[in-house]
Amino acid sequence: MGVREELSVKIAGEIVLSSKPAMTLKKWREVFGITQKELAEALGVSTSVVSDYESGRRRSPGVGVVKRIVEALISLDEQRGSKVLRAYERMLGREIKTDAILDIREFATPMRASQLVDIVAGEVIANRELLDKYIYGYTVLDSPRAILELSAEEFLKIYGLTSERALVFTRVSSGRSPFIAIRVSTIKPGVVVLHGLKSVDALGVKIAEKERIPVILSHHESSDDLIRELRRKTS
Amino acid sequence: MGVREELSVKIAGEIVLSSKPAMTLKKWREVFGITQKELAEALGVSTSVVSDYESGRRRSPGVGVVKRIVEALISLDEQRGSKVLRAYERMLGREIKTDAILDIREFATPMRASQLVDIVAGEVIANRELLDKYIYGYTVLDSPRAILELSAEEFLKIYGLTSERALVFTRVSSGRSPFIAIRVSTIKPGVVVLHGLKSVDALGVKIAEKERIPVILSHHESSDDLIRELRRKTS
DNA sequence: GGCAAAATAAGGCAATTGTCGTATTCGCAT
DNA sequence: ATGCGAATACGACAATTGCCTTATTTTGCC
Repeated sequence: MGVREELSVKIAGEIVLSSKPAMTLKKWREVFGITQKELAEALGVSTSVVSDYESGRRRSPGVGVVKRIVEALISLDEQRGSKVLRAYERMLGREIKTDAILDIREFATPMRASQLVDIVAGEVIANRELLDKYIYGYTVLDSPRAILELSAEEFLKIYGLTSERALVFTRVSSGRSPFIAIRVSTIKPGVVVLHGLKSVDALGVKIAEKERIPVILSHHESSDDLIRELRRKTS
Repeated sequence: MGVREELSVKIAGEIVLSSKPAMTLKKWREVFGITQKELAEALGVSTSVVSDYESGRRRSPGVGVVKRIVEALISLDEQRGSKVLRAYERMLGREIKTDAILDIREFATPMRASQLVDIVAGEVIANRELLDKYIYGYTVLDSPRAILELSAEEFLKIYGLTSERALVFTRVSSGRSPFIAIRVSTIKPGVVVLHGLKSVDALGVKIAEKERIPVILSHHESSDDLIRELRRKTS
């Protein structure tokens, strides 16, 4: 079974088993960066049909539609250079040789950035008004190690399937370098969580504001607690 | 994501993407060794409902039913000691340390043993009348190596998710030892394919008849050809 | 060869899907 | 503010599902 089929099966399976198939459907379209209109065209139906599915008006769509949708997503992705497929392939190189990535996962259903605040026992220190956006996964990094050890390709890996995710930095000292790293990188996370420091470097906050990335300071006892809670609460 | 969820997703995804969801549904119930009646009871519906789904009377069942079915299969399996789940877990120990297993896979939709005859360019040398049974996957072994190298646990691994599969032995000399191995093993394949010999040892045939296992002699040029054809024709 | 158990077939009907078209609302760059 | 593409909302309705019951057929099995 090739990567293409593997990813298809994963998407289809996730949709079926989801407690909210509609949301999961939507999540995947968004992961692929495709508009409802484009998808509708690919399927040969009107856009309201796609909306109906994604809003849950059809509680239990048939496997036929789901199949057509999954196939359309994958094939649209292919027409545009297989970006998502490649990202998935990248992710499969699972045996993370470095210890810098402490945890990485994709959510089955997207989650609002604001929900993260509770999960990480957090305090918002920048861009609170942007916390209503959806995120699709998270990556927990050992900050000093990440900066020392990660190669360019590995840096891509931390973004998993989508960059609309939380980047969680642990063992942070002043909180400046994470933002420098983000600043110079072409691909940005949806939200940043910092752990292990008391107050944040002013320049860091300035960068975050400029980049319009919400920043949350986690007050969990240890980074292990933080990771455990993330795992537990994101099922 | 635990193994349980991973397997659920795989099953659900496979059903949705299958060109014949009905058949795939049925395949999985059979892999779990559950009768329609038991499944129907677990679902709280009458048995004809299950039959309708498996016979394809409902062309595109909703994701709701599929979800309920997948969950029922998994939870029935649990009630009976998680046999299938364990088998799947075993399979995941993927990094086959031995070179004795040349290939192993599960079909998306079951296949009649008789269809294999063409695929392996084969000649039936025992139990032709039993070739109408369904098989669910295959395992290709390097016969001498398998006998020398495989440990007891690894021997289990060759059976993948289900023992209703083809066991393909390559580099066979007389064709006796494979059958001795099968004879003493508690778990038996649905069909045996031999490759690399001209005629079969009489005792081997005798055992096969006793065990009621059809035996096919493959006439492909090389074992690589054999494996390539298997991969290609079982999509 | 003849039983049970397992599976399939078929008709029936209310509930739901699959689709459209059109009317609104949202999100955001000007 | 304004304008525009993206997304939602919703009424309508034929087609299909989801489920039941009651036969009938197939499949092991002693």
